[in-house]
Amino acid sequence: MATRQKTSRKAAATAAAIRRARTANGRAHNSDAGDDIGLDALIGHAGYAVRRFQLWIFQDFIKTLATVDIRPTQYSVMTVIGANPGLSQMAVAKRLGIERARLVHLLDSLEERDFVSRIPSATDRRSHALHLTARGKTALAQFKRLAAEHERHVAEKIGKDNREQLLQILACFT
Amino acid sequence: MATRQKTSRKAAATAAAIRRARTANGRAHNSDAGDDIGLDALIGHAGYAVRRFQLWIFQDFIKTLATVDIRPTQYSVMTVIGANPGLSQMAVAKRLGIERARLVHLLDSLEERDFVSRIPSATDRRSHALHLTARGKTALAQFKRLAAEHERHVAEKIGKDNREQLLQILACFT
DNA sequence: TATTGTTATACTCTATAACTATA
DNA sequence: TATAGTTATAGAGTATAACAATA
Repeated sequence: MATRQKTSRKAAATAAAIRRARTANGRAHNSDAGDDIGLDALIGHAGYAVRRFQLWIFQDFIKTLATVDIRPTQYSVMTVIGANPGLSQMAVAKRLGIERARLVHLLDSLEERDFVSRIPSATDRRSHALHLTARGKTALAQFKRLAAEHERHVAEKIGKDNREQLLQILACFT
Repeated sequence: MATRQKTSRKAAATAAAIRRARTANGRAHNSDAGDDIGLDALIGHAGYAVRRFQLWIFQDFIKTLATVDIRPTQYSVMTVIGANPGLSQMAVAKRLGIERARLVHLLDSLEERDFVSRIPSATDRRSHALHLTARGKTALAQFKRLAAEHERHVAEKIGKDNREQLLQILACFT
């Protein structure tokens, strides 16, 4: 019964997310106040820095792709399907570390927008082969251009060389 | 009305979180399957690597501090209060980038456990001066030892030098 | 029996609005 | 009027459990 309301709710939520991302930028440094408040042990914790960085990076991604209304997880799903057509939902979920239950809803919304289609598997009637639609392929190409722009923002923020070092250091987590 | 159930619910949730953290370790690499599934453009995105890294790092933190039942955000709140006694809730929220509405609940649970106390401000009757209790100070010392152990896990995972480079690169986000 | 996709539920985190009591 | 703390609500994300269809 809640299913019918999804579209309008999601649209409203997305608009809110975009508003947030637009306004809540440029304060990565806590320029508001409290620069004199010490962080003590937190300074030495990689997890704290990584969390703050991730908040910034996701906000910039959402803002940069706001015109096409695509969030980081949706982008990752479409990218993997685009690069590996015919994957099952289980395979995508495992590869990206997403719960298969959650992927169901992600794919619902991408299918509603005609970016992805679930095609019955020829070999296993339980599973779906995931493909991008023609519209999805065109759209993904545009998303990739915008995502590359976002990536340039990251390079501007932390420095080009630092960004590359970071990618190298964290390569084992991809 | 939901307030009364919180304690038992939270306890159950925490137990579940600990179980998760205990079992869901060691698969940071997607060793399950799908190593032959290409990530395409995702490989070049800092945000994807950072997200995966953060998932790993938070799970290890939760696991390492499971015996004392402290999560990353609770730790950060106690650390900042410990280093800056008398801060208001607004000041802590701003410094850590937490919503003030959320900090209310975080402090509720830390106060219930007698780690933190809200003392009426002498100068502004709207605000609270936050302090660690005696018990909180002792507890925090132990949390810091465990957090340092967690930090050693990070160093083992990505390498000691890489961890230090990472901290340097992301220093502007703390 | 085990697995795929699905539905439902619960908890965490983030964001927002509105209320109160102060300032 | 504006601010500090609080309460309530909604959405995203994560984790589980349970079910039907299929293997």
